[in-house]
Amino acid sequence: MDGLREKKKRETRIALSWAAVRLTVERGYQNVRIEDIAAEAGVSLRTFRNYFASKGEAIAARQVDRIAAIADGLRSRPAEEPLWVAIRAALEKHYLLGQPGQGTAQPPDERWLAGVRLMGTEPALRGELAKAHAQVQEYFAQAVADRTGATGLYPRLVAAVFSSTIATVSEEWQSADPPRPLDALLDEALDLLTTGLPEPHPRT
Amino acid sequence: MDGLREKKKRETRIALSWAAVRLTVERGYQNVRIEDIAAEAGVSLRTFRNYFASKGEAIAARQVDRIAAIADGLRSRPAEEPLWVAIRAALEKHYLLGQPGQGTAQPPDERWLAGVRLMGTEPALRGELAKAHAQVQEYFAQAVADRTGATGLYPRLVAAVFSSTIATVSEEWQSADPPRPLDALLDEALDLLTTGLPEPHPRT
DNA sequence: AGCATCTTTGCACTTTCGGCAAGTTCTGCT
DNA sequence: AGCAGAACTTGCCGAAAGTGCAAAGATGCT
Repeated sequence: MDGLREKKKRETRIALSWAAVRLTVERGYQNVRIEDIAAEAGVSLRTFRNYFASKGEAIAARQVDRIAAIADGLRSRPAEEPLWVAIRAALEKHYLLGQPGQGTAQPPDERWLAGVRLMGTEPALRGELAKAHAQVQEYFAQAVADRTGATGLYPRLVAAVFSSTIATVSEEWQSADPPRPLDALLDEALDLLTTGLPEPHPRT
Repeated sequence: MDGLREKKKRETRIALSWAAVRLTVERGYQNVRIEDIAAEAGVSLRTFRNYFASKGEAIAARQVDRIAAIADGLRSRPAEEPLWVAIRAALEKHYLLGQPGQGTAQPPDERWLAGVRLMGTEPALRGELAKAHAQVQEYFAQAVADRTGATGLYPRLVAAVFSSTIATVSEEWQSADPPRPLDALLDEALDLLTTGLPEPHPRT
């Protein structure tokens, strides 16, 4: 038990964040004032500001929490498991929510899809997402450090590469023409990473 | 020749950006108003706004331009050269300015160092830098796409991984204790990347 | 020189941002 | 229970940021 206070805080944070996503999807990024978001979540404007520094941060928070969940997932994998196997497993559980391709019984989370789509739609949000990712990197890096016992460059690099991979895969997923399933893109990206990003088509 | 108009614009942009870095180093991020930056560069506040959306963007611009230069450098490498060799070469030329370890005769660029240090010092700027990096990624990805002929995920992934690597190396360079030379960190990072980020210390 | 085009600038206005203090809700302890 | 203190919310206020518009100033072209 985390206490009522903690619980309420978490709920408020999440409510604000979803409200931000919902309103932005409906009206577009520029046409939402943070005042509207606060109202939608039933708190004062000033309280919104106690939780988030900006509209963008509130929207990106959903994605940030997801990455944090992946980091936590990573910690809960068996210690003998090789790092990248564990990362893939954590991703499968917390990132590929209800995506086709595996036997997951999880229902697709429409709200999450809306959020991801938003990031690709509003150019202003791409930057915000990157900013937000930077904030969780440290958290993820710590999970990697604890698991591998490595210090210095390695955990940070893995965290940085990992989060930029997530971002890229999400983007590509939306813009790929013809469309490709998210899990296939993710697999491709991870395969590329773990084989050293080999150059394709070694020129003639 | 780009014409006087273009030239002046470039100069103004750079002047504003350096002014932002200088003042922020001197006074701290919170104690610099964009009005001050504009004054320092000799233009009106309104003109600052025509160039940058925020203080952070102005500061990060120096780093962005550097990454763009690396992308251009990549284009100018011989086409037969393998991608990662070309990337290393471009980095050596445009990133490791005057760093010890090679026979470069280039003088270290103090202003650049100040800028990089700033990014690590002011937490608020880490996010801004990430945002800025997101903006050049497309440009870098295009260079990779042109060189390799690849489309889809690969160029974007390389660009994303590359830019997050730069950021991580810069960070580690500042926080490493004991200090390590920038070029050594960069080499280590690139070696890790091109060998698939193998897990160190395969557990017991 | 003279006209078209782009850039800079000032001005008015809305929104964001952050500190402060009062009011309200939780927590821990007796 | 009941109470003291910590934590959270909120309104208010001033400073700063951000935006649209039109006049004034530069530049490019013929």
